[in-house]
Amino acid sequence: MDEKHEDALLTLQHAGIAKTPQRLGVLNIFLAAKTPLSLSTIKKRLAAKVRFDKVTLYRILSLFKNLGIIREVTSRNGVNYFEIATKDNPVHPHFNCLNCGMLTCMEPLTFSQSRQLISPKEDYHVDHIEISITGLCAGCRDATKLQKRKN
Amino acid sequence: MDEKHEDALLTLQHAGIAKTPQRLGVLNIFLAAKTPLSLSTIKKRLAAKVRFDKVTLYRILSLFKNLGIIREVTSRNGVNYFEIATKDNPVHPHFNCLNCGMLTCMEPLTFSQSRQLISPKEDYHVDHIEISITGLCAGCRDATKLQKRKN
DNA sequence: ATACTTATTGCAACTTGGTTGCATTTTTGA
DNA sequence: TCAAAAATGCAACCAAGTTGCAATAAGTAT
Repeated sequence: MDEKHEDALLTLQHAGIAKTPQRLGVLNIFLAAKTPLSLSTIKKRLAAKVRFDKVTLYRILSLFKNLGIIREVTSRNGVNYFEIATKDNPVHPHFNCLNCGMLTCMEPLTFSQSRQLISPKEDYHVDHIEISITGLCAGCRDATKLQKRKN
Repeated sequence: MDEKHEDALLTLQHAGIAKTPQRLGVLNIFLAAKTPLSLSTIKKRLAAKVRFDKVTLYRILSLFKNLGIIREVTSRNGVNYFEIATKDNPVHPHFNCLNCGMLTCMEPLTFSQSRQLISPKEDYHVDHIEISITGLCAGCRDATKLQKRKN
């Protein structure tokens, strides 16, 4: 009946993890979303459907991220966003509104094209373009044991 | 004597804002920094020199940002970083280590060049490249009164 | 279906990051 | 030097995120 629910079930099965209502709920929200979602948004949408605790949500998101089911999207204002990471949703840039905070997805593009593509056609007022590159620095890559350090 | 202290004084004078020890302290930390700084790092370095409250730090950073003295640097892990925004420090990409969290500055580059430039030469293990574009979406740009909304 | 093992969730408590209102202190400029 | 304006400090608060552990639900073999 609900083909998206089917998708969610298959995803969990393929990942080899337990099919709990909470995980299915989170997955269905991602499958239905058209933009990356913040934690609070997921929380709100989930609350209507399944009983859950915020700790569970953090753990599910962390798990999905490690399994490559979802990917994290960098944003301003220190809020983390996530989006589904399927083949038909490859990595792409996002537009981040500084006022309402909304993230919208943009077509994959090269940086040299970006200014032309976004500014007039997409009807955004572009304030700032930034390239963010993540990975491991030399020190952390060489360390045999990767110890978490936050600053 | 201390030429950086002179720079800091001139910056505040040029911006037309009061020259307080807290602001000078923050500014001097930025002038001496080689990488973008997180709030907790600034807090630590500042604590040794000037009496200050965390609220003051937030207000100073917000003020400096609005005046264009510093700029915000997007990072993973929901931590905000800042760097000095002088003419000889133009906007540039950053490398964000997923393990230790450190942000390091990279030379300005076009996206088409990026993979060649960073991966072998700079000795980083690149995991993810993301373009982050910020500004105002159509709705927020057209709204006469910009009301803050967070989600 | 049942019982058992393992995985997952919920709860409580806590840390950190960030904000607001207001009284106190410091700068500024006459 | 002194009043007005600006900036800081304090207290209290809210939201985000984490940890340990007990309770519960899912998977699995019988």
